[in-house]
Amino acid sequence: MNNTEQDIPDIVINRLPLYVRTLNDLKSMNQTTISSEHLGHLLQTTPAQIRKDFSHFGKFGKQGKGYNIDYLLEELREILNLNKSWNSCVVGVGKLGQAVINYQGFKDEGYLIKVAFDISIPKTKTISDIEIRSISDMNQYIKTLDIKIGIVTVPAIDAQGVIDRLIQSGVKGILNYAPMKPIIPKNVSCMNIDPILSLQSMSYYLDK
Amino acid sequence: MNNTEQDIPDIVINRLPLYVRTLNDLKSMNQTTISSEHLGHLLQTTPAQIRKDFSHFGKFGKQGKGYNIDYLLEELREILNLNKSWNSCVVGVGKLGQAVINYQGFKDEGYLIKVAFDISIPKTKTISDIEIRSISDMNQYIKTLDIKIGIVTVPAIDAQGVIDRLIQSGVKGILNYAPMKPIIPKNVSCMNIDPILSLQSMSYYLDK
DNA sequence: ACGTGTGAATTATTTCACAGCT
DNA sequence: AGCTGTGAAATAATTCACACGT
Repeated sequence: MNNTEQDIPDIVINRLPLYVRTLNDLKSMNQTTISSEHLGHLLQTTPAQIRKDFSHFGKFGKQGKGYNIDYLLEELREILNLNKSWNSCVVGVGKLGQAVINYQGFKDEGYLIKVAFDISIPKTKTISDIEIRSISDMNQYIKTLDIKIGIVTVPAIDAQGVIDRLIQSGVKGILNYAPMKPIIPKNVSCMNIDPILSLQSMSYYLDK
Repeated sequence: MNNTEQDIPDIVINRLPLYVRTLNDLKSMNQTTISSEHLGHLLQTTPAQIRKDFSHFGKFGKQGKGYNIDYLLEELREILNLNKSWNSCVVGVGKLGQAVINYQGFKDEGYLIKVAFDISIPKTKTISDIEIRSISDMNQYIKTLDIKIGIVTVPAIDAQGVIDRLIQSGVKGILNYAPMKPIIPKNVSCMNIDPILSLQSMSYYLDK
């Protein structure tokens, strides 16, 4: 309807990265153009939903032609702020934190892990070239390194305290792997990764 | 409204595990009773939503009193099939797969990892007492061990093939860590764990 | 007096269907 | 002829508000 910043529903925002991923796949297969019909087929959704989602931001398609993949990708990446990179930190360097630090996927997508924190500094002070610092130095490092995202991989019991501290230090987004639902101020964004909740929802359907 | 099995919205099912978790917390703090008002406050949702959610399954509360925590917990656990344990397997024993196998939280909640599969059997044939087998023996092990859930931790490019194979072997639920959206038959349940999509949605809000 | 359970009202989201551009 | 963008219609989810049981 119009491309000025309004309040776009979260549910729409959450679908955009899926479009980006699929368009990237198509691009890497040298496809240059796609219709909402075909994209909907690939994503198991309806063409109408895709067109309606895009319509919140502008007019990206050409009637009779569909969407130019390069152009649409660029627009969506711009909307989602994917063209800049985001400095991040990991808090909690247990097994999960180490797996997160070792995972290259974050860097590939522009989420740069600049430092990790733990209560106790382990013997090896570095994992995959990321230095491990004491949580007590968190505030200082977050400010100096201009860190905007905190990835939380501490036990549930410690998570709220860590998150409060991250936010107080200036972090604007939390990716929370702890199995709990944190309390977060409105100006900070939080996403929870909680495989146990997913499995428990899944169990409902397993016995039918 | 009534407690016979109807089609309950997914969105309602997905909230139930959160109620279970919070009720467990309250129970461990020796609280015996709670109102929808208080529970809503803890979960940052409305009392009306909680009552409406429960009303899909029956009448669990007492007017003027609220809910008995033990009773409500038992009812919710029964609805979600959390009182049985579920045999599971992990496919893909890279760093992520190893972290999943090492994580004790699945076992604690009744999701028992019975075996892991990989294309290449590593030198150490066991992780946290879980044996690693060849993917080519998957069908046999899944049937013999009565495995109902497959946890997929292979690269995205291999995931659809692995998932097809799991389903063909009789698995009824997929917990997919690969960054892709698999195609799944209607009688199988699938949940995706995709931190990159979460971060990309989050990026939209970071720059406002 | 308190707090559930639930129809009714409201708000959000999806789908329809078609005018209009290429 | 094909396919977008979008109001209107349909469907889904949330919230209101209150009768009723303890």
